[in-house]
Amino acid sequence: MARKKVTLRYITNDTERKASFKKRKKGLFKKVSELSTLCGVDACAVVYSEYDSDPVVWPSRSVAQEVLSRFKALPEVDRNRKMVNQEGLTRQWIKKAENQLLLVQKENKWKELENFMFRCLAGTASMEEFDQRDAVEMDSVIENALKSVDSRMEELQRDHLE
Amino acid sequence: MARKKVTLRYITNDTERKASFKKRKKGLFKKVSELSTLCGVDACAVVYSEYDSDPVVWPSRSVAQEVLSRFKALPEVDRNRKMVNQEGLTRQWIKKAENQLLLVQKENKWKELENFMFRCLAGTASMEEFDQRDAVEMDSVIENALKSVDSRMEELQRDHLE
DNA sequence: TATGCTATTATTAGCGA
DNA sequence: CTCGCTAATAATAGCAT
Repeated sequence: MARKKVTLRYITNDTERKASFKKRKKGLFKKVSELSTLCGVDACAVVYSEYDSDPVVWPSRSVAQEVLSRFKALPEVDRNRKMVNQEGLTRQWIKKAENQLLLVQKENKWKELENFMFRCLAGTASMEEFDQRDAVEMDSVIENALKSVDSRMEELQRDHLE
Repeated sequence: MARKKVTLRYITNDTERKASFKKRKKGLFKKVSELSTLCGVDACAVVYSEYDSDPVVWPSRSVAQEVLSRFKALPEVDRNRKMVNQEGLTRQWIKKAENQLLLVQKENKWKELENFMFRCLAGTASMEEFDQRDAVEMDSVIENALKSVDSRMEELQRDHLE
């Protein structure tokens, strides 16, 4: 990138890592924003980190709401006309929204399973819960949980060597 | 960017837009991947576009699964030892997974509401459904739906002028 | 530790095939 | 239309405060 070519590896130095994170998170959100604007697509990015107390999401709800308050300020009749004129496009949007919903629901189920898996590792999950799970989906969740263990182990080993 | 400074505006030329989309989507996912690796954070990006039949998500499940199959190949005892050694960290992971679950659940509810809103615009939603909704959350969903209408209108007007 | 500055690498717009 | 190339802009690592 800059004064030196970057090595794609976890930055162990706290100060360095935080600085890099701040710069790169900003850059990432800018990229999402640009892709969205230039190509007219829906795109979002979520960053979950120790540096932000809450997960950071782009686009932000608050910005979207602010932009939209302009529309709300229009007289109700104008608003209705606009909506009526859009009937053809509305069908597309419905399909789109349905697909997005499906995606998030899948993600949700997957996260639930992951959460359950972690509690399994900690021995705090009950078997009644387990019986309710879909065995096929559990398989990928277990793999992911094991991956987390694996990569964390590697990280610890690297840190130990330094 | 390259041979010319880019103007941050929807690219109306289909060929140009698709080319730009392809390059930038690739770049975006690379950035997400780098942020994740360098700073050790969980990050994901979702791109929903007319160019891909399904929404494209980074990181992909299939890649994660492939990487993990290596772990699965280890004898079961080694796997158990690794997991037992990780008990302290497991608590952290549980907390993390719980937070992520919460985030996805929120997103899910929001998408459900958005979906409902679109069907309202199309006149295919029933009032029984509406009564079940939280009025406070509906407000932001309505604003978002109106925003979509608004920006699409602007886009159509621009295209019409050219 | 956080911020501002640039040298340097990374990304990509426009074009030729 | 798509791919590969490369000039040119954009992102950012390392350093100075």
